[in-house]
Amino acid sequence: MDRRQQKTRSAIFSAFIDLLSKKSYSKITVQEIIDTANVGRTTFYAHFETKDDLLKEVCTSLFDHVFSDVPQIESTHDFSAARNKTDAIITHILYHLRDNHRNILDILTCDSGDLFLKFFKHYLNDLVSQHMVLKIPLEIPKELLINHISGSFVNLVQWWIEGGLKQSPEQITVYFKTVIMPIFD
Amino acid sequence: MDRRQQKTRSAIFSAFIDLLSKKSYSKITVQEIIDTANVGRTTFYAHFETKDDLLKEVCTSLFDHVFSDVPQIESTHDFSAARNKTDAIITHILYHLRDNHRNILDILTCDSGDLFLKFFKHYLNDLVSQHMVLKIPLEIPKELLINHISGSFVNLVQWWIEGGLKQSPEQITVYFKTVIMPIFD
DNA sequence: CAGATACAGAACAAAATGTTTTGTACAGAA
DNA sequence: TTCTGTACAAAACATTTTGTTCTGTATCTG
Repeated sequence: MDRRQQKTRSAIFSAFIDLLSKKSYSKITVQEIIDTANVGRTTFYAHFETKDDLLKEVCTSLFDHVFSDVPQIESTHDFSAARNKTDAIITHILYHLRDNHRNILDILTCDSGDLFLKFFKHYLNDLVSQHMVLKIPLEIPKELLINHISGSFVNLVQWWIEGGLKQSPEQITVYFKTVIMPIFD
Repeated sequence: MDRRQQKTRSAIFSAFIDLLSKKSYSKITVQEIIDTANVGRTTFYAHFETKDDLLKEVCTSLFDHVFSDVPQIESTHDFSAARNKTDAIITHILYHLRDNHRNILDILTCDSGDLFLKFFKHYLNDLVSQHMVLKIPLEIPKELLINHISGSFVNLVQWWIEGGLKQSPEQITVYFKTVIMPIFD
């Protein structure tokens, strides 16, 4: 990919996220984005079809990054502090959200956070069905159970963020297990 | 309230909901709304400040109606089929969503359904904290527990709707209790 | 009936959208 | 380094949307 394309794409992403922390998605105009990113109008439309398209690309980019190293946790993660694989994955994601990507929290905390939480849940649905061991069969559809688990996690993260990240990732993991694990007993 | 105001307000509401079933909220313009409702531009802005304001009013109107008779359930509902008060309330809301208000399902099923699920959750948070008996204290904050319960319910309803309402309200109530009740044991 | 008000219709300025054209600067390859 | 393609800026443009302001008409309320 051309370095010029990378630069403008990155500039537009930054400008967009920057604006999202100040006002809601629906109020942001393409004009503001290109002014903030300091690129021409033509350039924006060369990269993205619409504002919605930009949003989608930003979400994909950010969450791809958060979830990218999850598969590697099995081999590289230090399991001394986490009881099992599920704990390790959950805690890892929470740390990633809190520390590595201020961007993501800016987005999840903004007025239009719901848009991103929807994406977050989609990624989690894949994660849960692929990497979590759902040991005990219940009298409910598996699909519903997966949906409930990832939905509860999104819900919890939202609560965590809105409360100002007062708890540690480990504490949040405990909370999550407290509301989820009893289902399997 | 003036009959003329009622008529226009109702016409705008209907037009808005009608449009929502055809395209996403962000794509709907005030122009389309007033054309569909067959009212003047001036009239629209006399009733609502912005499109967002209209959305908010519609949500309030619809959910107020769904939740309005919940307090009366304790005295009037037939408890023969439902085990307890919580069951009765849950089942009642599900029936209300499914049968009494095609509008609400149109809205929750549309592209912008997330907008309304957010409102739905706010109403549920109030309901849970006011009408549900959270018997057993847990090692998690009460506020978080309430959030988890209403969040899980919204999640379940969303799954129910997206699946085409294949299950009965009673069955959904069982599912809900299956994922929620074990927390208290 | 009489005054108040909700409305339609039209006109308006301002802003935003998405496209087109022309010229410039920079990338990667020979 | 030189060449060629392409990403870009700038400007102009038609179109759409927004929100306001005016005037006259219809309708409610008392």
